[in-house]
Amino acid sequence: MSLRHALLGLLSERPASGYDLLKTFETSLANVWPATQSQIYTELTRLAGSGLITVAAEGPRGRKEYRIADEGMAELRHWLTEVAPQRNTRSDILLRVFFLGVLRPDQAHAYLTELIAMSEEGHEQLRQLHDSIDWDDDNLSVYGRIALEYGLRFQAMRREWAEWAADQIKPR
Amino acid sequence: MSLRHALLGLLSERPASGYDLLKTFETSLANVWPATQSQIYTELTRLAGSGLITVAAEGPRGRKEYRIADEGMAELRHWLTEVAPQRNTRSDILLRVFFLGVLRPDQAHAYLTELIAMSEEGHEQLRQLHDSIDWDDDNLSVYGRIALEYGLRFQAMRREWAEWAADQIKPR
DNA sequence: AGTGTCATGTAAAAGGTTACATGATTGG
DNA sequence: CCAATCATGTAACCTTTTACATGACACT
Repeated sequence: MSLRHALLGLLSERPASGYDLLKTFETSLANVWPATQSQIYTELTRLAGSGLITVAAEGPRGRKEYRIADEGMAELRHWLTEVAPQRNTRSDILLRVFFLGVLRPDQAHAYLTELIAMSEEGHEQLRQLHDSIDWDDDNLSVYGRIALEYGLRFQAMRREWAEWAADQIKPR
Repeated sequence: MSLRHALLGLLSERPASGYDLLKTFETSLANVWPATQSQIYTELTRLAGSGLITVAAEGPRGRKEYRIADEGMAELRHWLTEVAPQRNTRSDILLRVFFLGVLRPDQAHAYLTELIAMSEEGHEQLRQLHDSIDWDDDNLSVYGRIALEYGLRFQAMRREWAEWAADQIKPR
């Protein structure tokens, strides 16, 4: 149930509409917590229903601007400090690695080569994202930069690992 | 729908019962694709129903040993070579980082310190797993070792990043 | 006048988690 | 004979994905 906390987190910075939040998810937050349009609107309605956020203003085209309520801030802080993060994540990229033995060695090698390329592209995309953002000193900037640094290091680590792995199976 | 491919992949090595597969998920595969008992049994029944696997033998206590069928092998190869892996994964650990600004600096710092410890523990667990496995030359060993190396590098990368990140916010 | 973007909502299906339920066999 | 382990199954619920559906406003 982290989507609700992702929304609370974004609303803790500034009020926003579902549409605004959707755009944020498509750019920055997509890398750590992808969410679809339908999911976001549904969850916002539910959050408003349970009083964690409120409709602060209504604009043209039915736009509803949500604002975080005190209860929402409390819930966000509770999640950040008390709820243990999940240890195990899913990675279908890694899952495939376990079963590369059913392929011919050249196919297995090709898969790892693809991962090298994927990691390079990912790294480059993050670099461009970093350059395109107008960083300032607010919270999302400070911690967004730290999260982005994680992404850069992650992609670099994966590229190096994939290069090493491709090398492991090439000689056979 | 990667669970079905995880099961096909394990059965491509050797026939196994739901219980056997559950044990494998609890140890080695848990790190890349956690699955529950109920999920595994349900999916096995479905896979047998669609003919991708067959019940090869029945043992004591209602044990059913499943064997992969040719159609299952074909599906597994198709997934490995043709289906594009998913780029974006979810990480509630990283998601929290974006919102650490709502906490006091010492609380944010404590969160990152916790991540350092978590990464060290994860690294140590994988090291022990590596030592406890009786590695041989079969496919799962070769590629399992490569996957495990990924895990070790990942935990090391995360530890270093968390140390760097904790350092970033300490001076404020 | 028409296109693109802004803007929201809902329904169905698939995937995943938690909990309940049951019973056979083995080893001490 | 008792406990641990082996062994399977199902139901309810929550989360996520995909698809459908609608319309207002701004700009050219």
